[in-house]
Amino acid sequence: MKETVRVRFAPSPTGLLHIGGLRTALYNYLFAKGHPAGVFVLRIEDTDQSRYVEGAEQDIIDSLIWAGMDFDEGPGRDGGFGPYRQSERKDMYKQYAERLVESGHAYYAFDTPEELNQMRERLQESGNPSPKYDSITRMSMKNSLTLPQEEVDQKLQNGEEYVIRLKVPRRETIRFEDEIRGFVSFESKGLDDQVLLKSDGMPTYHLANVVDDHLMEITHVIRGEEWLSSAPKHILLYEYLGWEPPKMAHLPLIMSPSGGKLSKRKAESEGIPINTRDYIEQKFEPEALVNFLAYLGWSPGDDSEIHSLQELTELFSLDRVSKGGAIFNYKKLIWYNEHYLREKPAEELYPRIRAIAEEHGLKPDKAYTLEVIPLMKERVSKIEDFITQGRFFFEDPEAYDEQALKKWKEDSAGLLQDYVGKLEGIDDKDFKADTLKSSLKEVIDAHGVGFGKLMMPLRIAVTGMGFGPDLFPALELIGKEATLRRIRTAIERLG
RNA sequence: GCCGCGUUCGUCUAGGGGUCUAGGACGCCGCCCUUUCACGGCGGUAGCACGGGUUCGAAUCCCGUACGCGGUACCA
Repeated sequence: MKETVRVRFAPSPTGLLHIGGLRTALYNYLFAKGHPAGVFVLRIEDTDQSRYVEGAEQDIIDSLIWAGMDFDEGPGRDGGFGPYRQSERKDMYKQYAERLVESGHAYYAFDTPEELNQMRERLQESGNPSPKYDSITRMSMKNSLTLPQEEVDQKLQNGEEYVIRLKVPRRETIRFEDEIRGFVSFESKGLDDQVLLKSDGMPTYHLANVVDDHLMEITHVIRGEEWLSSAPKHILLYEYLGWEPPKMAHLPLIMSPSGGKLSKRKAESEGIPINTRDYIEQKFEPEALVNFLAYLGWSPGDDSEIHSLQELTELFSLDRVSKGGAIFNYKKLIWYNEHYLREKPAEELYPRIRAIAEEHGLKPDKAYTLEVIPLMKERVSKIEDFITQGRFFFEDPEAYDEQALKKWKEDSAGLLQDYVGKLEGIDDKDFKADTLKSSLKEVIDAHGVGFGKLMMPLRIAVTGMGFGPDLFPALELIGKEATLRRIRTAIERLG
């Protein structure tokens, strides 16, 4: 019988949740939910007090929930493995570090930052481009391997600052199987004696991570590729602690269109929102972001493109995750957004559109808006477009689009004037799309001009723009009174 | 520099020795629909990084090169 799958998303609360972090969370979520009784844990890795950002944890939680990825265990949701903030687990780590010292796999080090710097500079000067605190250099540093036992005890007793470092073996090949990449191996001589316990008593990521993953009975560690290089240290830690390591999967990174990790700076200069918060504020459809992100570095292997979160959980598997980095394709995201927007019924869209309208100082009527939605739906990319592009449904245009004005010709006012004459003769109850269209035809026939001659000026007068939804149904909705008022205003203003 | 990981259309990917004259999607272009724009439909554009092997046969396996990315902290 296979054990229950338990995975964790372990972000550091150093800022708003990055879009790459959201994808890591998504893959973890999909993997967990794709297994019977799989558990998705949220663990907050706040061991670096200097980088802690107030509110970051809440942002992470809000972002996950917005995306539909509710966690099973995490802060405020104890599943018997809490607490889920590493700062609250501080006392647990020290004993494991000490256990490693006792078993000879770690040691106390008393070097000051200055001494560490000196060592690095000295080594660099002698031609070593990446000086490490390792099996060779540690013998010339101040630690429990070089100092007499009495001095070490004395220092510890005096409460002098110290760190605990992992004693990485001199020559050893560390090999493990990555679920995505297959077997990966590292030589221990390339590793440094990683600090496990910092001088403030907090564990570093490496120790905390291994201890927590073990204690929380995590079965699969699914994280970004930036961790691949430190994975051998983790493997060593599991071995020295006598624990069985979880399965590991290192995800390809999300790259910027200009290359490289999608950093805040790059993303912004390339017009890509970087934080999940940005997508929430820009009112993206969460289903679109999720679908897009799922396919950024993974595919189900068939030609399908559209899947709900639920379907994705059934389809997802680690062996179908690609190995190379994936460049963020903003246009495809927009395509997904359009798709999901079109799929949603007007009733569902209405409350959100209403809220946006109110932000724009409009007070839309429900029944009326419900009729506007189908007219606009096929042409919007984001839900805000219903208002930014369809504002004319709710109020007279204040200005006319400059580009559109090029279509306003000498004879436009005269043609519109004739059209006004036709409209005045139509009863309110007969103010329908097809009647409006045939009236327009009568006018252009009388003048012997083409359809567009009157169509474009009419559109500009009523909507203020040169493009938009099917005009006659729009006029019908806007109504006789407002339509006439707008045309007259335009004739007056544009001559 | 060193270590590690990667490399199929512009982008995301399918492909795991013959069925590949390499498939799908986004984008772009064209046509149709629509007497606007868009949606939709149809079609087109464009790719196995390079060089060696292995094999009857390689996008698929091996080696090398190039390029890219990641790591190289008492940050995660």
